[in-house]
Amino acid sequence: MLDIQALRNDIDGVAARLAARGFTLDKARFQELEAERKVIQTRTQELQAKRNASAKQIGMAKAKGLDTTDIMAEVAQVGDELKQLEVKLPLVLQEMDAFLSVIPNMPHSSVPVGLSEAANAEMRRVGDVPTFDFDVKDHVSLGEGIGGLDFDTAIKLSGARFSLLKGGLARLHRALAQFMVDTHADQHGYTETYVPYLVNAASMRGTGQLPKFEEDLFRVPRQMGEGGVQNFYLIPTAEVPVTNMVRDEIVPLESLPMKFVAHTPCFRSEAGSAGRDTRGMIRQHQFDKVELVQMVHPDESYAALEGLLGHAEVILQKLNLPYRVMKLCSGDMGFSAALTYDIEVWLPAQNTYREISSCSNFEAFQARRMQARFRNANGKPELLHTLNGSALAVGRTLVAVLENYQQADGSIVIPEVLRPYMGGLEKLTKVVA
RNA sequence: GGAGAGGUGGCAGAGCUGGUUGAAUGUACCUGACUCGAAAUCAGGCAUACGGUAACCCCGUAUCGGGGGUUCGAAUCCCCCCCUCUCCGCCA
Repeated sequence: MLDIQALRNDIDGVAARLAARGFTLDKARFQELEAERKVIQTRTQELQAKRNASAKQIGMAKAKGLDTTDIMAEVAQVGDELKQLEVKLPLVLQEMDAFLSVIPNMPHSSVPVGLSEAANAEMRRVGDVPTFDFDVKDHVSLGEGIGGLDFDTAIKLSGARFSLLKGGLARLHRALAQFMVDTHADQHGYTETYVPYLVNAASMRGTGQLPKFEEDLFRVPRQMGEGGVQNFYLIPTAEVPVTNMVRDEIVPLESLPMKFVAHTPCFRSEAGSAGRDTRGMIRQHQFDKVELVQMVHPDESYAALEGLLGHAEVILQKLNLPYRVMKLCSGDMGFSAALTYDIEVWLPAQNTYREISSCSNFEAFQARRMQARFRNANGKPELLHTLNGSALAVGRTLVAVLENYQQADGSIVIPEVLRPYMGGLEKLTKVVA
């Protein structure tokens, strides 16, 4: 959520910055709502003040045993108009909230302007792209070749965009996640967390998934008493539960920065991506991800973003996977982000880099929705800044390991850092089952 | 699933026969006095959001789990819901 003050004070400036990401701010609508709100709100509060004062007088008069019919008659006149306004006011405020809720964050000044990924800026490439003296296979062929990747059964169990891992591949998947969590917890100072995978609507609103992106989520209705239904949502990323830990909190200054790492499954409906990445486990309804989340002092958030990005990169470096870092352009960034770096890993079979991590600074955009604050040096509550990044998407990392570590015979060499998690195993080969 | 208790300010804890209570009191915290310093003691301060405003001053509104109702007026009365705790049953 943007600061409504920014829209009141400099709507043209805000509109210009939003235009950079292809969002057209309806200025007239805002001004109309704002004018309406102002009239109704000030009048309502004026009448409420009058009513409160009269009620107090009545109270005092009755205590003294005086007659109150005059004052009562006076208040009665306030009643009708106030009753109407008290119905209208929340409606106008809701409309304003709905209007603000679907406005994306403003890009940071360093974000390249552009409307498609073509305008993203490559920051650096790290690691050498491997060369093969045989025809490379993609992860699907490799996984099915060694007998641990079974899409047919996954389809039977659930449908398209699910996968089933077995044996060494399943263990490699688990090894990757554990290696990532351990690295961040032991070496990068993150607190490991275990969080709910089903969250309420307020949490989804806090991090920006609702109200605009409900179609991307899996909703789980839950029958409550007397016919009511309360919705749970399956988390699309650990960002949601972890970031919302500070929702409606005022944390002490000393507790910043807060750094958390969580390994969770992520669930996405992938509405609107029909036909894209249909082969393999690149784009799934369910995938695992190790997520880094930070809550920091506003002065520190951009330094923190560089740090967080570095923590994600360390994983790729330790796995010896070649990658590049992209700074997303204004039009390619997510709804809530002010600045985003994507990390793309080299996939030999696709002969290209594919996204494996996304690291963003949301500034106060999420914090404002969540009312997540800290007590600043003056003792006043102030919105904190939130950041997060994948470090990394486990499924895609598995894909990258398979493809980059493949051998001519179809076996997979296990990266050295993972061997302790694999019982010392050095290579995945075909299992006769 | 059955039975009971309860949800009030950072914490503890009054109020709940409706009225000048945004809320006693204690404690924590901040400031000042006393002290060489500390403790103790004394005095004062100490919620958040929103609006009027450019404004951390000032004024107003809202907030005592959430929503609705009764009333001139509700933390206090009524209805619905949610949550927590205790005991029993069941259970990964």
